[in-house]
Amino acid sequence: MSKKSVTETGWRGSREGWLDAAYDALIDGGVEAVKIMPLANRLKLSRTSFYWFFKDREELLSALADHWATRTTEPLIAATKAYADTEAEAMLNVLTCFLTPGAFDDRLEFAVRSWALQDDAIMQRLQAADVERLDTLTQLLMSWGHSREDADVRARTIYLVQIGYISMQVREDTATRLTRIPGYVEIYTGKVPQPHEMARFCANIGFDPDAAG
Amino acid sequence: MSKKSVTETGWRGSREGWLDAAYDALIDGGVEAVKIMPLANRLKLSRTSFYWFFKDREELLSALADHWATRTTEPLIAATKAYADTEAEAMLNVLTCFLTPGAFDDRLEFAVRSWALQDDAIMQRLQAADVERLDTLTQLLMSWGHSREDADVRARTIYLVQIGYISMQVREDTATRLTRIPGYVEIYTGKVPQPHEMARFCANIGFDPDAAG
DNA sequence: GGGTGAATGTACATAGGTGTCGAGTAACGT
DNA sequence: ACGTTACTCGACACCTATGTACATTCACCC
Repeated sequence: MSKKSVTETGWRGSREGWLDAAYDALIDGGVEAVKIMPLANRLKLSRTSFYWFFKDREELLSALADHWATRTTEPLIAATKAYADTEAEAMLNVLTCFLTPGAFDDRLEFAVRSWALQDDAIMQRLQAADVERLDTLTQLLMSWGHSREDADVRARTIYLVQIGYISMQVREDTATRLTRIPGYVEIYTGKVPQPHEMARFCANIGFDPDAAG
Repeated sequence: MSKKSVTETGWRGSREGWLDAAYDALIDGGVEAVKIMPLANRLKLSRTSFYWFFKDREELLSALADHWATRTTEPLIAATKAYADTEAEAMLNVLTCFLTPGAFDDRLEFAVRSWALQDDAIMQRLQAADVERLDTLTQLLMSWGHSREDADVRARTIYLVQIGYISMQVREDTATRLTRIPGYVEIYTGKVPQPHEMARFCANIGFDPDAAG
């Protein structure tokens, strides 16, 4: 998504092309913006060409929903399984996933949450994803010695803060957001991240604290 | 909203009636569900009657947006100003607002957040509301002795958890949710709520812990 | 019980969306 | 260069929505 299709053919349209355009429409206008006619205009293609690549609009939406899973739940699960020496570092791994553009796709996540309001099938998938993500976080915390109850409340806090953040649709710059990270880590885990842990975190998200103000 | 209009006339339709129906449609289908034709069907009224009460669909949507402010931001601000003996109690006042059906209207809040995706004017109002709400919470925490920075991170955590909760669109029963409250209060404020404070909290939200399992 | 205005309904004009069919055209392999 | 396949497009049929103009009817007050 949002990159050119790998197999360059001489044809103007492609499944990928329509999917890309649909993705763009979805993240900045919601499902209702994913309409074949407007997409065709944007692509400078006849709208009926669409039907060569997709059976109907439903199939396009379903492809978008699949894409959503790979761009949100999957990276998060991966982040909880990443190597860490300390609990603070483990938590920073999770935050890295949320903060790195290209890892957890937050705009897509929000668009899908809104979509769920009008579509029961999406709602089902969404709630399953919420359970799965919360479980993984709870497991992570328990593996660092938290009791089941404590891990549960903390996992919820971490996850809900992130979902809340996404729902606020704020686009803060990395530097601003970074200043709050140590505070969050402490609230989430009860442990303060060490300077060298923060340094690695900054490196991971591709941020140079010396370069910025 | 969602209650009969006070001034009962002999007429079938009314501004209130259309507004109620629009509200229902909004909270369970998003803005896109707020369409005059479907509302008319639901009300068993000719769709053109609508135009006697409202200039056009825009005016209806604008009325819904106004309603949103009074059903969300206003109760929250009020809750932060309620009397409290301790910080834990002050926090419970805020949580009461979020938990009491009829105080902070969370389904409406979510619908409006989704709406903002397709409408810049709504986005503006929403972000202004976010700032106002976060400010109030920060002030509350500072009045209980937290530093500006600490109050800021904590206010965000409280608010974001709530927005996240709303965005998850979970409908947990009160008992389940209640078990997590002391944990949240501790994470938010660093202080554990006393039994008598929890007792008052339960009373305020109209929950009898002895009656439930 | 009849007039008046508030509320409702019918008919029309317009706009934008979906999906199908069949004819046309560009790209590619041989 | 030529046929085949992959793709594109225009025309058609249909649906759902909005909003206007005008006729009608109902509720209420005297």
